[in-house]
Amino acid sequence: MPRRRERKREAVEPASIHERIHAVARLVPRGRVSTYGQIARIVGCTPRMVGYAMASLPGDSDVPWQRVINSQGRVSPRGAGDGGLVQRKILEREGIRFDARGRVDLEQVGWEGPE
DNA sequence: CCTATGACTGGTC
DNA sequence: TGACCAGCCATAG
Repeated sequence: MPRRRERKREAVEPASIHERIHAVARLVPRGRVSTYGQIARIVGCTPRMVGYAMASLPGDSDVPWQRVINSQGRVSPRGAGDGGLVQRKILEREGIRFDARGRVDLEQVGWEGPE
């Protein structure tokens, strides 16, 4: 099985890739964080897609977008505004610890997946 | 239909 | 540790 990821959409898939990404993001429990790459693997798309999907989320979404960070364990810098700071703040309130470098310990608070 | 635009990742130097 | 590069794909206008 050469292909590790099926890129082709199957006929019975949910409407959009965004929808699936959002669905997976909703699975991340409070007090834990996931990464774009992790979600991408679960959904079967590229990490970039996950980032774009999150970027298009409305502010009042029910998706815990704040629990999705990059592979370095850092809050990805946004193009505009201070969204990054807000995100970090929310996470800290959920119990996530950031070190002096602004990184979280993925080994400890990283989401293991839906099981 | 075509173009611009985005919250990434892994490898290399 | 940090900077740069190439791959990658859905959405909106």
